[in-house]
Amino acid sequence: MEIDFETIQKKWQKRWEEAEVFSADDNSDKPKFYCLEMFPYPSALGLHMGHALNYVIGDVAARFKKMQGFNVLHPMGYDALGLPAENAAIKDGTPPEEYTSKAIQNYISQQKALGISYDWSRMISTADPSYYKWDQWIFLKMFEKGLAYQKKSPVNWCPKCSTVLANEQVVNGKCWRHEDTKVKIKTLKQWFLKITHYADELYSGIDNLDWPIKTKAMQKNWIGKSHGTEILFDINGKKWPIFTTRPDTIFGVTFMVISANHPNLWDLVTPEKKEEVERLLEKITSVSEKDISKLEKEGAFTGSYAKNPATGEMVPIYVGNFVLADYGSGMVMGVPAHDKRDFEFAKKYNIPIRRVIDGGSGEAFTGDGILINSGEFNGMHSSKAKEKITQWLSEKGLAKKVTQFKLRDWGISRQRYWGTPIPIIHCKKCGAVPVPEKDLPVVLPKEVVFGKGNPLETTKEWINVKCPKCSSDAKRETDTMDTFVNSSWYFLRYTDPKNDEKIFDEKKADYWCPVDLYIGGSEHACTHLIYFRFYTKFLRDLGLINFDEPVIKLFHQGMLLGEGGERMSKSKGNVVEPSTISKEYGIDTARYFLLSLAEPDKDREWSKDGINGALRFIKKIFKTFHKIEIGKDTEDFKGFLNEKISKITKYIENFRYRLATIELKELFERLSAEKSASRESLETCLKLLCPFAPHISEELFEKIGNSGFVSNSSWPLAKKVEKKEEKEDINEKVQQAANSVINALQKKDREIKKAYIYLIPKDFALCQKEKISLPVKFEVFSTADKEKYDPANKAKKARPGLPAVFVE
RNA sequence: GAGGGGAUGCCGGAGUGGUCAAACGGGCCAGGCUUAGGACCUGGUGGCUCUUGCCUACGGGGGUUCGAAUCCUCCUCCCCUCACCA
Repeated sequence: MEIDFETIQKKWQKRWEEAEVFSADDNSDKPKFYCLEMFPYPSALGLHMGHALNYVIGDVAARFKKMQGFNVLHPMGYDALGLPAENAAIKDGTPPEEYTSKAIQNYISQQKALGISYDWSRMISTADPSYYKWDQWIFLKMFEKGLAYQKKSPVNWCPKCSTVLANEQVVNGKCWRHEDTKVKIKTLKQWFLKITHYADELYSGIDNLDWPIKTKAMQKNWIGKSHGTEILFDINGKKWPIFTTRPDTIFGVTFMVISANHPNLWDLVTPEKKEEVERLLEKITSVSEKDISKLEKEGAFTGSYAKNPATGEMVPIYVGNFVLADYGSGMVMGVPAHDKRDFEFAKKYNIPIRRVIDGGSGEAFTGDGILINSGEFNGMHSSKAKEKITQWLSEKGLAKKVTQFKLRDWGISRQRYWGTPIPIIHCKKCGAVPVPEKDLPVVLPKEVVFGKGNPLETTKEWINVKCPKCSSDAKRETDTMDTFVNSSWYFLRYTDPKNDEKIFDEKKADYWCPVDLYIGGSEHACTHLIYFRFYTKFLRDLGLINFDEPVIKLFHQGMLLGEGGERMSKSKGNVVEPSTISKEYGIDTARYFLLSLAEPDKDREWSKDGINGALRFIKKIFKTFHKIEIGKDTEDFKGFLNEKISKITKYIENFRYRLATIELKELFERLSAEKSASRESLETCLKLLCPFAPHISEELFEKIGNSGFVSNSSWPLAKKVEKKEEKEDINEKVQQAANSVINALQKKDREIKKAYIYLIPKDFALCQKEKISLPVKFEVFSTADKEKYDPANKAKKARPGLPAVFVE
């Protein structure tokens, strides 16, 4: 049997669009459901089957929820600013705007062909000035609150991108986009967003998120909260703060190490040691070419000494390559007896090692223990000593308890054209002056020259402006924003995408948000997904929204690998194009197949044999609907269908789509063996199929005489099993469980006089003793019965629907 | 080094105390249909007996239990993320 998939698909896609079946209603009494897939960067390459998978996973949830009676918001948009468009401009002269809008058009038509239930009327593009205007607006608000600021700082610079990279965009010292390009360190004046202002809240909020455990762990790790003590060391009459989590080891400090990148390093280097330190710094930068993790510790004496506030001892200060400049205070106290790194360093430079914690043996003992050689604190346990020593020093004004984070402020400056212009004007008199709100958006100039650094710098008519404050000659900021800025709040714009008065209407945002289900790759765990949360908290503090987290449930889709198990890529020639597959097999076949391969969060492999199997199934459905008589159901089939309804519903709710596809297969397999079935049952089958294979569901729904959309119909409810049946069910279970225990024991030749059966109170109430027959005498108890006979304490093993049994 | 996740038949992967030799795919085998088939249909797919039955199996050891793939414990191995965070 041949099915004209193309015709069927186009027909229903057109009808859905004309009838606005998937438009989200801003005013509805229904409960809302906001389903969002991470919006794509529209590359000219278009999308392959792997991208399709992502959208199909979301679509199943959105369609399912809609049929369940939810008012569903399921939008799509494009993260359109960014490097590839600019690189295309440099390479073949296509203006970024043209490149982007072409790519977007291509994406839209490809996504429509997948039959995804988007509300296209809400489409957004971040390259649209009406969108990035609000990026600028948020920036101004942050500037106003002191959360956007400039500082000179060493930044990661990719020579290929010729721009700054965020820490998260540096992978093993290489650029995330150019695996072969080493990131260089440059010192530039950059714009930062003070995400650290929210570090504590970002950290503690993680626990309450319904997100994958792994992702939560990664974020916690990234934010890296740790508690410790900041101790002041006297160096040349000045107080230098040192962060430590082990104040209990203060008596074991025999040296200090300052980071080679510390901004105030040279304050400590004495003239005699200058040369030596310089030599070391040179060596460090050349050595850093190698694998950083295997670097040996290196250092040099600065010539200065620090006074240990606990002992009054003078200890030498070294400069070292293993101390991070931007964590803690950029300088550490060296306790070689109780820290592995300090131990290594001390051994190498013959620094004394003094044990102050009793325990362990051999090299550095890093555990907790009893203090020794620690003056009045001897005999105290580490855990207590941490408190006491901190207290003792703080009474002298030399220490305080502090919390440290690994999280750094977010550097958003990019020396690139195709990004959101930072709305700042630099004036010689007034400094950095914000562009007045009424002048937003600051629109990117169109006539620019690519290829020589940042094109904005050479566009004189754009750069040169008057200062908004004093009207003297001034220049625009030429840095643009990291594209992650654009994606940090887009979920809110979907709730009110066309508003040109405000960033969004508070009421609408309040109704739709937060996002109920967010689907996207786990690679964003420490980038987008942290910025997303940061922006949400900031906008909340502005009073625009009244929730704390953008996303309730987060889901990471698995990857689709090419046939043979390798990543799909053009160079490997294993890319599967949805349009090709759609013509040959039908897009519903592909949707069903993708989801039947593995659970949504697992990786899967494309296979020719596999899609053929799926096609067989789809054809079978068609055949069945062609030959089956619309009439009556058999009792058996009714029961079977009922069971499938409840299973499929449960599986979709729990994101076990693969198991749902298996149940569907069994259902239609069974249906194909029936001579006749009721119209209602046939409709039910199609409703269950609809989220997975919407086009053919619509087609067959129409064929059996419906004029509406199955997509608009309501999800079937499994009929509850009758009370009476539930009773019988319990009786049966009790009998079965008791029998299996008795049998097992009798086989072992154990003599059984009597069986005691324990049921949870609910089951006990349902159970009818008189209907149970066992080969031995027996008694039934409720687990709640305090008087019950239970010498082996078996009753606690009873579970709902499952009795516990004791025999003697 | 720190954190997270895993280990089931030829393969992918269900299953979380009895109904498990283990769903469902894929592969493979046999038969049917066919001029032929990579198309379709049916059955089989740990071992021995081949009907009932028995043995061996869910990474390895130990334990709890009348009973464990499923619970506890130790071990081994694999994957992912961060990585000298003081």
